[in-house]
Amino acid sequence: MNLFTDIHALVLKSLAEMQESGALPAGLDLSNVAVEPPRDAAHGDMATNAAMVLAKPAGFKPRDIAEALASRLIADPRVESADVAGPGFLNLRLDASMWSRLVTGILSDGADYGRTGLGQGRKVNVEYVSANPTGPLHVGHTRGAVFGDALASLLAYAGYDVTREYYINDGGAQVDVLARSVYLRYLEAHGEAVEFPDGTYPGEYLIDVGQALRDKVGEAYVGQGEEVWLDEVRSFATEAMMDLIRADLKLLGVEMDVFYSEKSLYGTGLIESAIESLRAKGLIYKGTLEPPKGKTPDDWEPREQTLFRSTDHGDDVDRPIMKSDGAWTYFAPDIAYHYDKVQRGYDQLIDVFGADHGGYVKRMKAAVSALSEGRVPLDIKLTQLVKLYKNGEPFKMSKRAGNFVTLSDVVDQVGADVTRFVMLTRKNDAPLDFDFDKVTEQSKDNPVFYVQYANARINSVLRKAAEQGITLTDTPDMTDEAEVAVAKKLAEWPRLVEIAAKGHEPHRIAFYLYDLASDFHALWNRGNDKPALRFLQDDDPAASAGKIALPRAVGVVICAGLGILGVTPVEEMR
RNA sequence: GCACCCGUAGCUCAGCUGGAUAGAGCGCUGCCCUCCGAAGGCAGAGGCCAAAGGUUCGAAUCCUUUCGGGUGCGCCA
Repeated sequence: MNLFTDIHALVLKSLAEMQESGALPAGLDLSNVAVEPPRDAAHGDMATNAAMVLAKPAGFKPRDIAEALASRLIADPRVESADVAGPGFLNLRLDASMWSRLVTGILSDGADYGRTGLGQGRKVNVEYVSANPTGPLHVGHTRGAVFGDALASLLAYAGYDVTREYYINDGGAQVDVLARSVYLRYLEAHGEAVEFPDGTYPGEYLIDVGQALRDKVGEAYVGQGEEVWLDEVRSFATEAMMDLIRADLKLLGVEMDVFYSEKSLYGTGLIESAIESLRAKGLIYKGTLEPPKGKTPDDWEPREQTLFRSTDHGDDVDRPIMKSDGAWTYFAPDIAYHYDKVQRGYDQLIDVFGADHGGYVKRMKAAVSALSEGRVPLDIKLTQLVKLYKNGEPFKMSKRAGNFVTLSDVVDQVGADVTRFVMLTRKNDAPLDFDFDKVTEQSKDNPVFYVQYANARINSVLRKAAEQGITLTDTPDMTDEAEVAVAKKLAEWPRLVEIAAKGHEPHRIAFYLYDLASDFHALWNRGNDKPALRFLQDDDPAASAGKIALPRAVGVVICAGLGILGVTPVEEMR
């Protein structure tokens, strides 16, 4: 059930007929013909730009096309009127019966209303979080986790075959630092007094890991040099950190399909073959980079390095893949990792990074473009900073992790549902203010509450209906304009899903739900003045059943939308 | 210096991949709410879409330049 695609198809069919009859030239590109909700509801239910888009290529006046098209469209029983307006818009008003048919359709589609064939089963890999395994997740990671997870769900809902993936950076120097920090906690567990020099992780979350290491190996590493324990402690500590991170993700309700280890790339030839693939394309060479202008590092001196000619694929400068001592830079395994994703047959890649990785976007896109010869698009979404507030004051907390606020701090305070919804009420590239007090406030100002409240009201109606023994019907009784307004909002849902999925913009779902809830509450409030609009009609089960169909359909869409956001719909406000 | 993101009501932000008179919440103003489905409701004021050019039937949206804010920038991942 999708009214917009139905009418869009009707418009295209009519245009094709016009081409056959000679009313329009053949061979026109119809791909830009759109059927959209008009900005102002007074203009009608839907509008099409067909006449304006086609006027120029057809060599006709927009109004002439529009009028010819209009006369064909009104022949269809679904279209009540078609009026030419403005520069050549064609405003359509649908037959009144369409709205109740829509509601019936939504109730029969259920959770599938709004699913689209947009993705056509194409394989998409969404990589998100990918935090270094050196400690618990913090608020920044939380936003990335929520965003990536909602995006993945959105794409799945839109018909893509989605893989959720986490890249474990367990191959670099930071896991050595982790190992040394855990070693200190291990010594501490043996009763030694330890200090944490700069460059180690002093967070208390490593105390348990140090004790666990002591329980496992006893005194074996005490007084020993790094060469004895570093490898063992590193993998022990990394495992422990990944357990921590998995637990954090679980708190949020995030479940990954794949955890991909950077370390697993080393010693398997994967990095080498990825680089070879680039070399075969003539994109690897030895050279010396110019110092960045305006901000030359103090210790700058020209060095010859192995470089990737990323400028051939849109980057600003070529990038080093090998250090002067012959070791890979961090970029090399990343290239190999994305090479592997391409090899695994994904049609599309998406990376969700924190905003501090902005400088990394172009080179990564260049690498994927080169590796896949332009076949596989890589979209990189950057999530901006989260600013925490409490009582309107900027807020920092350091409960267990040193000097940052952790994911579990946030979820403990406000819950996973609120965390998720609030973090999705902003575009990913806009900074987000997160106020612990406001997000849990039960008022209209709070979108989370407002949407949940709408669903709770719907469920309350359904509970009462059940108590009264009302037999539900899928044929709605809608007469008032407030009811039709809600139905029209519901009609937009499949279209909105497509727009959000195409743009990789899950925040649109959150805003839509707020709008829908708002229309629903407005209808509810009208029941105060006009008792005839109440969903439950006293002593008239049949009338009630007809009125309840619409709110049930609203409930279907709210639950579907919240499902995409990963938020549990509540059935009762407490 | 360069690159990327951002600049929309007093504040916080939407704006459907170029459409009609630019929207919402907060705040402000006014009215309603003693009993009914009010953890409120209705209405109003408030805008040179940072600025200037350009592209075209049409621009907050695309391009160029300028101003202002954020982030990043060779052997750190």
